[in-house]
Amino acid sequence: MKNHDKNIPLCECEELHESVINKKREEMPDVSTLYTLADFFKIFGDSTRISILFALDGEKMCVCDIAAMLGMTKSAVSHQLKILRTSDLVTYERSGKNVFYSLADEHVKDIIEKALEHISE
Amino acid sequence: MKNHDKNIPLCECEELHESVINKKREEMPDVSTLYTLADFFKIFGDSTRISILFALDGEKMCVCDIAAMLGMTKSAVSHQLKILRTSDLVTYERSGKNVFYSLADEHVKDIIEKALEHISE
DNA sequence: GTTACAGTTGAACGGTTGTTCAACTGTTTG
DNA sequence: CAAACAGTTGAACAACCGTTCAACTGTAAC
Repeated sequence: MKNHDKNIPLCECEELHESVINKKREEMPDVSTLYTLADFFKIFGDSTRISILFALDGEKMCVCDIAAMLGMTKSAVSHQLKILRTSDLVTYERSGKNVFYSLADEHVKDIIEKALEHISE
Repeated sequence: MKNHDKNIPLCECEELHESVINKKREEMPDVSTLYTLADFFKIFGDSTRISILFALDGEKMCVCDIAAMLGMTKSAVSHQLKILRTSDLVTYERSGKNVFYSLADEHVKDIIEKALEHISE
């Protein structure tokens, strides 16, 4: 939680603004939704995790292959995979000594596609 | 930039994995795109900024109204607005003593909509 | 059992980031 | 001009986060 509901003085604009605030207050998603939303985007806000998601697009990969491909240690990759696992963005299955990860949700690709559209303008 | 291209030993799996790595290497977006993408998502990864974007959806608002609505100081809001401005997600126009902010891009709503769909499952 | 490799985990370190505070600019009003 | 309010800005602080390191588990092969 953040510092909402402190002693913030209302601004002394005309009454018009007051009504805009009240209208918006009703339309806004509730606070917990906003936090969930921010937490969701936070996961994509790291180049390592984005890279992993691209790597897993349409292809199962084991940890050491992902690490080799990104030029990172297995440990660093594993830490990030844990975050992606906890967020239900990837699933895994063990096969011998290897653990193969894959995308859990095709939904995720849509979001990244939209963002790619946006930044290439 | 992160710690790519260090001395990460290739894993000693069968040749199969090696070819997967090479295939993926070609399909992946280039590194700078991945960073731009991550930076873009980073902006949405904060509940204050997400709240501001919702507040500005379909409505111009001045800084002190946004602050009052969120229960935050004008300074904190202004700092976040600067980030949104720099990322071209919002525009502003001065009107007397007030500065009214509005969404710069309808594209952004699509992305948030997609994310909302995802988290409500 | 032991060796070797894949993967995980927790602590620690350094860098990043959001809010606060105080000082500032810009505009309107008297 | 001065006073009042809207907004901005930079430094400072605390909290957060990603990588590293070392120690660990799990599986396969000898």
